[in-house]
Amino acid sequence: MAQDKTKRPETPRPIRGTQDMLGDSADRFAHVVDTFERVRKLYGFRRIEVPVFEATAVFARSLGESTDVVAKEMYSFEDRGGDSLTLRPEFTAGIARAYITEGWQQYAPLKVATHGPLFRYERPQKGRYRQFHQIDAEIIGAAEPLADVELLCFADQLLKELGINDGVTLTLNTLGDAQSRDAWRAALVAHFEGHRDALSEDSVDRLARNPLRILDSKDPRDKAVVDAAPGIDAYLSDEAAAFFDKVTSGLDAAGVAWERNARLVRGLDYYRHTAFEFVTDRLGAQGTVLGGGRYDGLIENMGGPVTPAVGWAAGIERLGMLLDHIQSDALDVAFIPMGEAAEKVAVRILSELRRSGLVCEMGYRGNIKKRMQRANDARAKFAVIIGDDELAEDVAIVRNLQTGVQTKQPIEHLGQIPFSLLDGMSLGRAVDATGSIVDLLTGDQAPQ
RNA sequence: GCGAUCGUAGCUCAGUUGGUUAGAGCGCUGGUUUGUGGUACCAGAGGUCGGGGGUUCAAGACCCCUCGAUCGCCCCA
Repeated sequence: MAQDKTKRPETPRPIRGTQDMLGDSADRFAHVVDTFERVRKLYGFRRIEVPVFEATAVFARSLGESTDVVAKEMYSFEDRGGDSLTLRPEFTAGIARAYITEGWQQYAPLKVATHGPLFRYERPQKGRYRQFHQIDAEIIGAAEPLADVELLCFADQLLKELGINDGVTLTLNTLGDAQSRDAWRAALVAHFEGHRDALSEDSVDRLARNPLRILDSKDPRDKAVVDAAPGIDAYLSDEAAAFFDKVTSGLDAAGVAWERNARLVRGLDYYRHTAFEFVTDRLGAQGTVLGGGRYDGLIENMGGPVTPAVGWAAGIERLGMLLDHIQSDALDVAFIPMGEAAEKVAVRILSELRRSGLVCEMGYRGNIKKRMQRANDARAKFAVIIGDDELAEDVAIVRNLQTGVQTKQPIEHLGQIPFSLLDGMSLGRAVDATGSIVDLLTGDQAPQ
């Protein structure tokens, strides 16, 4: 009664930045993952699983100890033994760790793919959550530009098969090899130092912390200085230029459209050569749909052997938001038994049909009207109604829910004869027939 | 960490310059149809107006605090 309300325990709230999915959003999510799994096999990427949490050092090492990303934007905690653990904020570092500690070097060059939840301690906004999900693909132990090309073709085909390539562009850049990168970086710092007064406060800040990031500043005050900044091309070594050329000509050969974005950068030092992002303007402030690049320096940074590698990742939720329209799976047959005896018969036929691959359902409760409504809501093609009257005759009513035409059919036919043949005309019993399917037709076609 | 906007039924929302008993659509339950969905009609259930404090004869509305959400900034591995 009323006083029970005061006793009702308080329901714990969901954690900020987490999501519960049912219906449309869950269907979108599943469609992205299904498509990824299918396309990944076409490219020969092996499925792997890695832990959701690691020693904090795995991610701290890959990011460089000092960045505030490590301090402020990771979900870290101490376990009971006092060790610092972190919920994975990305896939690459954990995969790199596994590559070293599991001896996966023997499989190099190794093409792997995975998907699952990631965690970042950030304030949620459109297309950005604290627990989010990504699909991920990596090629480890391949220094060849062909690896970059294959990975990009994979990404391109995935987006096309998801039907979201419209309005999405592949933007591409090279960061060169270590020498090219360092030379360019020095030139950029010199340039920005020279125009310090013209920069926004944020960018003056970045100049000290992470000067490459000034290139993708959103502040309009920075635009002129950024536009005048030196591009990397003048600083590329011959080898680096040749590498980039092989990547772009490979994309052309494969028919993958791309645009050069000489301002596209990566903040971390282990990135080399190719950097890319598939971008859209349909997601508010979060424009990147899929991003990645070559990280030849990472595995070495983590104490492994010198190992070239390239990879990408994409947010499942973001991809899901870009999908046009997702139709949930329709039902082939809805069973509507009335009474316990009918229920038992229905359970038997239901099992047979499911084993033969039909999508079937039977509700647990409700009168016939209610169950018909449910069948209709589930977009069932057929309803099979069995009550005491039908049981007495050993028949079931098969109703086509699109046409509204229904017939009585011998129960033994269900599961043996396709529904397309049971649709609209009553069939006789096999024992009365001479062996030809035509003999089963009785001419009793009048719907109820 | 910072800024803006917003919290009213399960969902989406309305609610006048502060004024009696807080409304609609959808959904849910039941009925018209005791065994037939999609359409229609009728009825019913369902609300701590996010929470706390204040102003007032009177607060869903005004003020303060707090919690939460959304969008953006910072950051973006």
